[in-house]
Amino acid sequence: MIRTNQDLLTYISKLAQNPVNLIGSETFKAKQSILEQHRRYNKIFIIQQGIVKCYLSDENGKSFIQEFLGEGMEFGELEVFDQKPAICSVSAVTALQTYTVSHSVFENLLAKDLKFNKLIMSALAAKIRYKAPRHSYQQSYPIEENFLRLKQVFPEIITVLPKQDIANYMGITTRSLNRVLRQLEARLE
Amino acid sequence: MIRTNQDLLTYISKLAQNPVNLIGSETFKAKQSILEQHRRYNKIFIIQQGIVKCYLSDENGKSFIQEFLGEGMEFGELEVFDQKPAICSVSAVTALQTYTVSHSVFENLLAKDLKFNKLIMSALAAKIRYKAPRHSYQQSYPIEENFLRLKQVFPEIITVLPKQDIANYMGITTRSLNRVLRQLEARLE
DNA sequence: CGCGTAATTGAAAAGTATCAACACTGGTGG
DNA sequence: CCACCAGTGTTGATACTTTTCAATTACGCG
Repeated sequence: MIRTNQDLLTYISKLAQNPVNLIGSETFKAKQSILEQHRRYNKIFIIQQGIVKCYLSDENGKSFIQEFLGEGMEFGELEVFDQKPAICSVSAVTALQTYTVSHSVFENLLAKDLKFNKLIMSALAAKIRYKAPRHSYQQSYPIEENFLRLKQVFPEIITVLPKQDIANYMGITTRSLNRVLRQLEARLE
Repeated sequence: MIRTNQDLLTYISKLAQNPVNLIGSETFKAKQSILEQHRRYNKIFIIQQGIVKCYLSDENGKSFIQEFLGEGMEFGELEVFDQKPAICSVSAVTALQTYTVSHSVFENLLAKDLKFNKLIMSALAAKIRYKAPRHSYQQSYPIEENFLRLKQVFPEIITVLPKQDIANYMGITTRSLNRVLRQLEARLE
């Protein structure tokens, strides 16, 4: 559920050691907003340490969490390929440290560094591969089953993430989440 | 809703004209199955003409349509990057003509042909960009609103696609789809 | 201590699925 | 030419799930 990409992290770390590559870094506090939907940015981020959430929010104030990203995951990269504004808002869940790469440097790396190119290509593919079954599951199964599936891949979920985030990730209300949690507890007695 | 990619189609058409590039082609009849979930394949497809549906099916026989792909859209490409079996089943909705590129040729093109590389990278980015709001909308809004949105981008939807496909795309039952259609009609009188 | 944010819960309303019966259509074989 | 069949579409009744709304409690922090 919180996704990582060690290969990319290792590689970008190496690149960052050489100042020639123009790779920057930034830090953010927990809850700080990093990207906002519909706005334009000129750099991409790769997470060095920490967790972010990517989410869409609509007119009614509802928000839907697309994914949680951890070490080695990149974000803000889609905007390089199509010159459109950001689709997602991104904000830090924990304290966060990132590498940053400007669009121009990023494009240059993609063109000149075949290994980097492959890593990014794979990272994009992984994002697609991840989304497909998630959307399908969430629509096809009852909440309880979806929650249990979550808990299986991320047992500490309840203690680490606020209920509201969990609900937004599952696409439900906190009321529904609470009901399910209660029923699960009741069944254990 | 039925997505296309003219840039990629134009480019692959040019490449295919030169036999050196080893680009093949295949045709399928409507309703024919092309890829099956969980199986491995060694080539990717780019649609020359026609429409396919990509879908996941589960143990209970339910199936969920991820997306409809039209001219210039590629599929079967994710498996090149991570050596995993297919996530989606793909089958032809209409009669279909495709270009085919073996994994090895595809990798070679990615490495040697920067323009092709960029086109594929953009195509992957577009797939991610497309999925995000769709998942969000479908979970956050009532069926009626989602249907109207669909009809807006694809007015002929009801005449072109079977109800079952529409329902599977929306993640609902045909019963619910029918109820909404009826209510919408009733409101017009 | 007191404030704001997050969490909890019940009751009612809205939305959706399930199930089962029936209608329509195009094609096939007698 | 008709009878039948399979696939697709339609509909009502009912049960279930989820949201909405509103009230209350718990918690962390300056």
